Amino acid sequence: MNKDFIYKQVYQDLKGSILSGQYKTGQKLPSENELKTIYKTTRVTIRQAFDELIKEGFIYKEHGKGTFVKSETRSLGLLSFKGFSEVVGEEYNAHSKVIIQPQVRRFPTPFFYELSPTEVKYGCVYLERLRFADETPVMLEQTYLPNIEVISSPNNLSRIDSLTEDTLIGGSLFKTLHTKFSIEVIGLEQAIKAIESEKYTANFLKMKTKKPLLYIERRYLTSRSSFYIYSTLYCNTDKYAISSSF
Amino acid sequence: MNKDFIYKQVYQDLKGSILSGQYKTGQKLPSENELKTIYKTTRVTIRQAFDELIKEGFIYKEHGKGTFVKSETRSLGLLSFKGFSEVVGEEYNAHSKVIIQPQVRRFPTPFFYELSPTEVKYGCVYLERLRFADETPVMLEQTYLPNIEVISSPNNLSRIDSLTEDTLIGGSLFKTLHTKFSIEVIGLEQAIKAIESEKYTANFLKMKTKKPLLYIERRYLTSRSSFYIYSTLYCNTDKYAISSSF
DNA sequence: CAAAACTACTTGTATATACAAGTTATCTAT
DNA sequence: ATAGATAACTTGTATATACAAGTAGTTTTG
Repeated sequence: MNKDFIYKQVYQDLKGSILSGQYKTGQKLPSENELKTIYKTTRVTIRQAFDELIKEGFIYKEHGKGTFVKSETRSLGLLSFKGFSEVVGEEYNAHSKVIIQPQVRRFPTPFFYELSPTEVKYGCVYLERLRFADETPVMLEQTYLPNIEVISSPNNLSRIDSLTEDTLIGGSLFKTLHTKFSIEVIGLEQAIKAIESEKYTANFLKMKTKKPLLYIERRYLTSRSSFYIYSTLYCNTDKYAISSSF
Repeated sequence: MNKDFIYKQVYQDLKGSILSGQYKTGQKLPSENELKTIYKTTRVTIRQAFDELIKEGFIYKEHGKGTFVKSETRSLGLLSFKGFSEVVGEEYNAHSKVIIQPQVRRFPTPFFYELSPTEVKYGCVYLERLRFADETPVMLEQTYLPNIEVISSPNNLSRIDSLTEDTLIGGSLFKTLHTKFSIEVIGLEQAIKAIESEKYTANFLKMKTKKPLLYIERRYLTSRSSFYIYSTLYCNTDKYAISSSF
């Protein structure tokens, strides 16, 4: 699939070998010079493949020593951009409840992220979901999807607000975006703070007001450049901490 | 300071110009060809500088269009496993103060991570550091290094507790571990919570007690398998949020 | 007038090469 | 035997160059 470029080929080969266990944790990979000979290319190209793998946390380098496989714990907990059910559902009995069904709104001002004029102009589809782990409410997520034009089917323009008409596929927003609009979430930026719970959040998360709450502002990056999804998250971390690893 | 390499120089110049507002959000940077002429270097070197700035979220590229300044987020990328000074020091005037010099202790019980019998037996070297960004105390870090045997120089066994004898190289624990024991930190696992500040933590972080505090439990992975470094972090996120991206 | 072609500019991928700097093991002189 | 030099390996930085591919504006063509 990604065979167009040499560095992508090298990248995929190495990634495959790591994931299939051919190269094990801590093991040294072939040196840049060896790989350059194998692939009949140059060190620059091999380094390009290495850079990708480093960025994704598969390998690391040590100057003068070599390049090594990182530990296989690449699961990223809730700090990753994977959907909630995808990450948490593997371990706990996780489910969500839609508090506010998708509805068209204007973006609040001020917004926690700088918006483009287009985003402001078209407004957003807003929805609010409460997340549970083992029957305990752990997270309140408020999501803003810019109401831009998307191609839902060939020669058929529509807007994100067609989301409001049906429920989320399998309870998953990401899956719905993929199926309906073939939009993929490819990354995220986030800022994390500790704040005090207020009436609204405390009520949903079954906690007292003025108690510590993990607050996260997110911007999801998608395959459709310049289409971002925004979320604010309120997490009750009393029982369930948020985890990640690199 | 980082003048040894051309790409570092370009990197610092551009970063400075962005932070000082000379290049504003969304603005187009000079093209790679223009910069290559200005700095009397090659595109490859300019691209290396750009890559760093992309990784740190200062700029982004659009194929065929150019390179642009991202919106400023003003937050600390502390969720990565890079050392504090390494991540924060590039952007802010960051420094640390050692509150408790490295000293040999037993591991507290219960400990936030399950320890191996060996780790418990040998105890740990404990140290406590307060981290500043622009003169504001933002983070209190308590670190536990298992006091295992390490090879400091050929045929010379010693323990981590030889750390207690001298100060940290360049104020950096990671650099000291690298130089003295050739131990590299290659990753981390962490759990994040929101808690209330107590007297001790509130005092150092110049905040009131019972106020929200970001609390992080960490286990750093090193190139020496089965040697982990443990840390607990208390972050005042009032002024500086913690950020990350994938 | 509108579509197509062209042009100039941008970043993306690639080759070929060189030397610097860190690591490791071996060899050598004391 | 031990310390120091050396050699062979690794990744890091750098030069010089070429063509591909995406973007945007201008010119040509129908």
